[in-house]
Amino acid sequence: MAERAGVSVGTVSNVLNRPDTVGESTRDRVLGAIDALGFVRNESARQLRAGRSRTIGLVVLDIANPFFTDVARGVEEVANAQGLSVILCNTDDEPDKQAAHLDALAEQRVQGVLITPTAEPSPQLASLRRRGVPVVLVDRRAPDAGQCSVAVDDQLGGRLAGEHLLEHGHRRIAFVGGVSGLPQVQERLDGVSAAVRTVCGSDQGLTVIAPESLTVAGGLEAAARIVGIPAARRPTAVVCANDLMALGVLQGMVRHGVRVPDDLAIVGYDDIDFAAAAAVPLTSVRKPRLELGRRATELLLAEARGDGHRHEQQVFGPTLVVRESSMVRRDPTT
Amino acid sequence: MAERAGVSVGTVSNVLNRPDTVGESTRDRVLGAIDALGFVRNESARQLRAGRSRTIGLVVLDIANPFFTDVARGVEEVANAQGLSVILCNTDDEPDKQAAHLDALAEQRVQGVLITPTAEPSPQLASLRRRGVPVVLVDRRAPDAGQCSVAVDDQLGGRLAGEHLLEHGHRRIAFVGGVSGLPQVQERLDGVSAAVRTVCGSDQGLTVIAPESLTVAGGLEAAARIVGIPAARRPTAVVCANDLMALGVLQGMVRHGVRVPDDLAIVGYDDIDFAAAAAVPLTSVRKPRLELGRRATELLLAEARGDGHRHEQQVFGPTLVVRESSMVRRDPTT
DNA sequence: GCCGCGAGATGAAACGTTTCAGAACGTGTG
DNA sequence: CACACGTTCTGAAACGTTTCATCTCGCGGC
Repeated sequence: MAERAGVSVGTVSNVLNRPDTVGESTRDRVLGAIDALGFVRNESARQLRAGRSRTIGLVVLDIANPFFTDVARGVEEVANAQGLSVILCNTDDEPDKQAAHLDALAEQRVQGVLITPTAEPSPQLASLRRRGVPVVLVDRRAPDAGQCSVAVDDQLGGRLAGEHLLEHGHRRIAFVGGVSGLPQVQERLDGVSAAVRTVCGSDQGLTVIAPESLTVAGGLEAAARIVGIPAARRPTAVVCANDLMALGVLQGMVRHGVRVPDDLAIVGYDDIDFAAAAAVPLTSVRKPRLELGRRATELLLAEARGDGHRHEQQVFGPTLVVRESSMVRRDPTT
Repeated sequence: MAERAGVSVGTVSNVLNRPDTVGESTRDRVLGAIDALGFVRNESARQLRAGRSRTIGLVVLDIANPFFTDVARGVEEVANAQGLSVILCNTDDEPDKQAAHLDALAEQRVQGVLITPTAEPSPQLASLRRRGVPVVLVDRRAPDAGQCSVAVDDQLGGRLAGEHLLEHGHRRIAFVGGVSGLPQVQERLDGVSAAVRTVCGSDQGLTVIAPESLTVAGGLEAAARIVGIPAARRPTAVVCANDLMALGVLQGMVRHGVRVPDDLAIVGYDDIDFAAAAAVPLTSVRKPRLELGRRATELLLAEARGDGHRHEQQVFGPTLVVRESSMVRRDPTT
């Protein structure tokens, strides 16, 4: 940098980082030069010297899913407060994209990575951990005690949804979602299944529908299949593995002239903002989305700081938010 | 890096960047060492040496708005194909957040910035341009020929929405959105207004409602205000400045027992996926969201490359997608 | 045997910061 | 006056890469 302030580079650095250690007149002179020249500190050089960057990576399954954008808000809030930037990476649940993003994050020497991993195990992720980069799993329980995770008790969430429908007299229930083999989805199904078995003795009344993707389109696909079931055996209620699919199912039902909730009750999962905004407001299992992001980031930063950090698997409790889409009482015998 | 391959650092660099210039046996030895040691190239050092990073910044008004996540997908697609990473920044339409993000991007020496700026002019943005960083405006027309922009003809979009409603017999129309003073919003209003004036001679029949924010909550607020208007003067149709608000209005109407589209027709803007998925599918003005992101990135990269780049203000044409929320014909005399 | 040539490898400079040992200087103390 | 001390600033090293001029070596041609 042009030392137009007539001062050494070390002093400039001090002005920027430890202003109190430099004399007042020098400081003013340097600050003056800085904005006369439009000087902007070079972050690459800082990072090189420091050995790590001032960024963290956030890797999500689907940036178009409002659940993840809300998590991202929580993450950004905490990270920005510490002067860190967030690099947001979208994988679309494709292992290749995830691998590419993780490689890029490793090269950038991020302070840590928050990730909702794809179903398949990732060598890149393992290698990150091996080289000591903090990794926190988001919306997914850590398989071992060797790392932090922030999740929601999805089994409980599934059970809440199931019990709610059972209490309202439903005895034929469909669970929508599952193909991708994500643990989150499986646990939700387990919860519903447990509830059904408790009340009915068996889970005969539970149908599982696994559309191609966990999106609105997947929900539409599921709706078509449900409508195809003969009325006598058709479920009277569905639990969806996320709200996107629930909205798809809802839309599909409207198209087919099936009334919601009268002919079919629907319960979603995540309680994204659009769930309440749907024209038939959606009953959904709420997860503390912002809080999930915030807490994950706190754990990540604690681990990055290092001082005696102990891994923590935090589990939040979901709550059921009842809205119109499930507000109907049925006679269990029909 | 540990020269366990018994070779100079320059050679390692060549193996990584110009493999053909190095002897086969040496290359194998180096590659072997690389993965024996788990070597990962340090991006900061690369960037420092190169004088710029391999990233671009994308700065959006509201990450929770699916319109922007779709744009982001388009951006990522093009950027990743060139080996560039995207840093996604959310401003919530707050100038301070935007300023902080732009400062961070400048320090990171991004190759360029894609931005949908807040309403107020930003000194940080001006300074970026002054120091030669390419900036492309997204979803907003450049005020002068000095920079690239990728936008949609919002005046036309507004007119399409207005004409559609007028053709269906609506004569009292409300426009929802506006407080933030965003040019995009203003142009949409202008379009609606022009259509109304053409048909009715004046825009007396047009009411403007400006909620606090351009979100679902803002739509709910607008709905409450509309319902408060005495039935004789109440609009029979609304055009919303974006789909988020349209969904809010829809939800508010359902709550108040107002039928859509029978009592109130609704037209949204952006045509986000949720618009079609709403239980009363939303008529909306479609913008080519992915294409907007892609094209903006192409322009940015062309400018960054430099070779005789000429600034370009690209304008896409919007199209009206008619769905149920406006499918009703009214007698203009009532 | 000498020269030139090309392929392949080397070594050092440069990028812009931070850090730290120490220089310079003024001031108070014995 | 000599000395210690504190404050303020300097200078140089170090971070890990890329780049480029240069060196080495083997080989073919004369």
